[in-house]
Amino acid sequence: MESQDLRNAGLKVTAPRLKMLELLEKAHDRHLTAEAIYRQLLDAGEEIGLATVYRSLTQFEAAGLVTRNNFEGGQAVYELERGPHHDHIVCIHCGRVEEFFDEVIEKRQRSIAEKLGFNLRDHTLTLYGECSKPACKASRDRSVGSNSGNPRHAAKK
Amino acid sequence: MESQDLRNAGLKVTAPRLKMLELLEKAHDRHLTAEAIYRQLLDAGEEIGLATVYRSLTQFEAAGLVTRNNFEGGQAVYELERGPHHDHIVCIHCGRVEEFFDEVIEKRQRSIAEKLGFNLRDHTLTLYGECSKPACKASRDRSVGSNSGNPRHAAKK
DNA sequence: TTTTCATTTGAGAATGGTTCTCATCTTATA
DNA sequence: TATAAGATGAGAACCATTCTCAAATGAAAA
Repeated sequence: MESQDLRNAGLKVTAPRLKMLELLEKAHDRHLTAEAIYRQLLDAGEEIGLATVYRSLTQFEAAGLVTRNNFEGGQAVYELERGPHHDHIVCIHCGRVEEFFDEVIEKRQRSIAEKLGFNLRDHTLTLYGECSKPACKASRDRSVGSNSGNPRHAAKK
Repeated sequence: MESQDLRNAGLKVTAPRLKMLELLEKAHDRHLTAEAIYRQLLDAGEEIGLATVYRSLTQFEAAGLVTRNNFEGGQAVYELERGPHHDHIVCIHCGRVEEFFDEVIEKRQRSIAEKLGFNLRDHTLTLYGECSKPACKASRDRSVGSNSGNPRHAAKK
């Protein structure tokens, strides 16, 4: 139950927080912006403020309940922390996000950090590309050779 | 010569642009924020506006003269594009940035993208940790077990 | 050279995401 | 239930970045 998660994190159990966790749990899209969470709760008839959404997300993150990701540009997205660590690949056309985990990469990162004298604490790895949806695939071919713009900055969704 | 870079990029050769490229070339720290570039040029007696710095950096990036990186939090940092692609490791205490390149990771990324049906276009990989400077190393030990906060969000320099 | 015109510039206003402030409510504990 | 610490919503504030616009400048033509 979510109320226990909140108590464990030293947070009071309140309606807004429960609603947020519930939404993050059920949402079809696992990666949501603060704005999206706010809108969806409003639309569902909940009374909640945007400030509360941001505040709570920050607290959830500190408590390890939620992970924040800053994909290029615009807003941060939040996802419920379940299962083990993973990285992301984002479609530069439709914004679709897929997750992956690769032990070889993880291991490599550790040895690189060590070699450079760093005590590794965290990392972010995000791949950007065109996904297999017809529309996205199409623009892949269309733009061959156009070389305009940095793909990392496209699709600010 | 930098003026040729500008011409190649279809940009007019102007004093502010030349000064910026010059600074990016000579700067001791390869990774500079727009603000830092602005300040340093002002301090050097140059007449330049912050808007111009941002505008030019955007153009330089589009032209491939410069690379932008959004390390966690705050401002983007820019670095002159020389040599081949590389990723970064950032000290969460002092903000020091080191570069690295790992072909195994690169290869792995390509096959992950392929497996997921993506046409890989770009990626960002940033490691965060404590570097070997005495002060940074020290806080490494001090904070053992404190588990407070996400390392990715520390050191907003 | 001078003329011409598209570009670029600096200053400040505007923007957009996120955080802060504060007076008012709630929750958890006594 | 009384109480105090903590949480909330609304809107202001913040900060990095972008936009606007009139004035200045660079490059190509004359």
